[in-house]
Amino acid sequence: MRTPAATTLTIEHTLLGFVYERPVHGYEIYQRLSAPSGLWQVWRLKQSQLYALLTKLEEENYLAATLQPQEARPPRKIYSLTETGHAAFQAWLTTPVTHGRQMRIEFLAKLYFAHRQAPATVLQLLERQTTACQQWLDELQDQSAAKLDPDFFAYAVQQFRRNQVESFLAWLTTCQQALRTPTESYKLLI
Amino acid sequence: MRTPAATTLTIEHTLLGFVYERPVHGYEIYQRLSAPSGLWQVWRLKQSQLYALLTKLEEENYLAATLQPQEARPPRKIYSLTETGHAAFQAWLTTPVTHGRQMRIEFLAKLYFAHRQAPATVLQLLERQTTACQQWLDELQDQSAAKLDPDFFAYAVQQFRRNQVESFLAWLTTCQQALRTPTESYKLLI
DNA sequence: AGAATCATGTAAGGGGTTACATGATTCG
DNA sequence: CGAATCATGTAACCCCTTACATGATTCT
Repeated sequence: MRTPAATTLTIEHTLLGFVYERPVHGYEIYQRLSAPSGLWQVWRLKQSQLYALLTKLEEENYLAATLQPQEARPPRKIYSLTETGHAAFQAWLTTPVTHGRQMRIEFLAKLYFAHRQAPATVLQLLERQTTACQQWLDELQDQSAAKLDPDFFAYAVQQFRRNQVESFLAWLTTCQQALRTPTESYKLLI
Repeated sequence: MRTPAATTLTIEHTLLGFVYERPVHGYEIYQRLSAPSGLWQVWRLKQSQLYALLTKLEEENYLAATLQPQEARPPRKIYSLTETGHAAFQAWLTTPVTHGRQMRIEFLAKLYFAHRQAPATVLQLLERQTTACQQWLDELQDQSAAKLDPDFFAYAVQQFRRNQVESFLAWLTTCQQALRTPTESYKLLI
């Protein structure tokens, strides 16, 4: 039984963001990934995996490619978004992540592209993620109410999770404030 | 070029903890993993992976196995710790994790076994991890001082990491307090 | 002429997951 | 008698990483 290529939003939809602004070839994406202040700070991937993912996204009809011959080098494969790809990226960009472990890489990647699109997009994303995190807190509350397990380990695990979610919420607020009071906030960090 | 089977402490050393207390067979480990208040709360692994890891740990000379025949069932493979295994487990148990992403599973696993060994072991582990986390904070400080990047994304990433580490520190303190004032703290959660 | 860069990949290997296989036992 | 449990695994597959391959170009 195979998973039927479900339309799940996964981390590789991130790459569509590079093609969203204008058509690009693989190596250019690699350079933009690796640029200072670039996405590599959060998501590091090797060239080979990048090419593999682009090929996969093309096969899955999110990307369309045209070959651009060069005089003395291998031809560039210029990728552009299909309609499917465009829709998938917008969906990915505006959907909050559903698990804490996705914050570290995937949510930060969303933030990266949302910030390049428009201030409204970032703020909306931050709000939606805040709502999602508050829901996680509620679920944790329910679990601990259901368990009533006076065991140190169970207690520590509960506290760890609650603590994590609360720290996400605090950080989301920090981000919102930074967007309201630009430039200044960043310098306070140092 | 292959990685020369370095003596890195990895997540699978967790399993040695089940054998540490007394010799056990694979299925018993599986049951203990799955027990309420058990380690499955932080580390879920399938039966097949469990057996694979046990085989690997045996090959790497951390575990020794003896077959215990049963009348009408397949013989049990009783694992016990070798000297290497004993030392490796103690080293694993008393060493803090080195990256934030290891807190969620690996550090909680250490906590699980440290708590079964002795109160002193847990407290020592908590202290060492606290020191390690404070060092992470210092390194983040250095990085942000070196960068001076007044970019929203870079700022958000920095803040996210700092925030994460600070939340770990707060949680470590919570655990220490819970150990000092047992039973009571757990009920406050509810 | 030699080194680094451009731009694309393939191959091999490790690790995990899902599903399947085996063969007897106890429980209802 | 049929279902669930005990106790062990194997096989196939996917994903990622490391390393290697190619062939031309610009820089020194």
